[in-house]
Amino acid sequence: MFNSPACINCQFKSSATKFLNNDELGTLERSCAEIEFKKGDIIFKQGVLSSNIVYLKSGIVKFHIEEIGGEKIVKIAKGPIYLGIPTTFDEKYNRYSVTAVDKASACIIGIDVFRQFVQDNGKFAYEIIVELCRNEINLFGKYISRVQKNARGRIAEALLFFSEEIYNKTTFKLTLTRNEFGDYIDTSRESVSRILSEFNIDGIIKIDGKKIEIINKKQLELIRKTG
DNA sequence: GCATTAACCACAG
DNA sequence: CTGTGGTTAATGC
Repeated sequence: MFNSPACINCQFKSSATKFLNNDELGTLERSCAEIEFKKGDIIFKQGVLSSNIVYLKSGIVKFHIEEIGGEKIVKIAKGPIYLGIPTTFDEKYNRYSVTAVDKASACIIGIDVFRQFVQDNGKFAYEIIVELCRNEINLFGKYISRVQKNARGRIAEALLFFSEEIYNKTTFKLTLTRNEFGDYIDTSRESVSRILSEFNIDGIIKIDGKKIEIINKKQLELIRKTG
């Protein structure tokens, strides 16, 4: 399970890590462990002590929060991406969980080393800030769509997101259950089922179990906009 | 009022 | 875990 990674030769270097010099890469290498995750494995959990930054090299993950109203999926993302910056930098306990939705490979980095890079290496820090800014802007968009779009619009948006930003294909196998899909776009699993089969009947998408093919992208974009 | 939307419940593959 | 039907509550003409 554990590998000693060779950070210098890493194919998945983050835009920040590209600015580390060889000394710093050596430091990173000594503090870093690489771990493989299977679908469904928890990468880190809400409520437990956080002492590492996790860098997802490859794979797809969900960020989720357990609330009184149930489970909410706050974000779905694929590597390469940092997973734990907001919940590790200035928080004692994880404020959210991250779970692998598919096979994933991640490096666990000690917070002290990461913090040292941010303090000592301005270019590294700059890239981290850029990533955090992008995330915040994306969340603004998600928030708007959640409060002002109906369920059909949100499902259309999610399908386009999966196709364009996660799988980069028009046909993809969605590893989320219908229930998780509902948790993600803030609706019930029944509504997800119903709307997906409605899109299927209308010839906008083609469903074969977990496999989804986008047939009429234009129509889906229209529903995303007007829904 | 009437239509639309979506949640909740129940039941069946 | 999913899909579908019935029911109900809220919201907007």
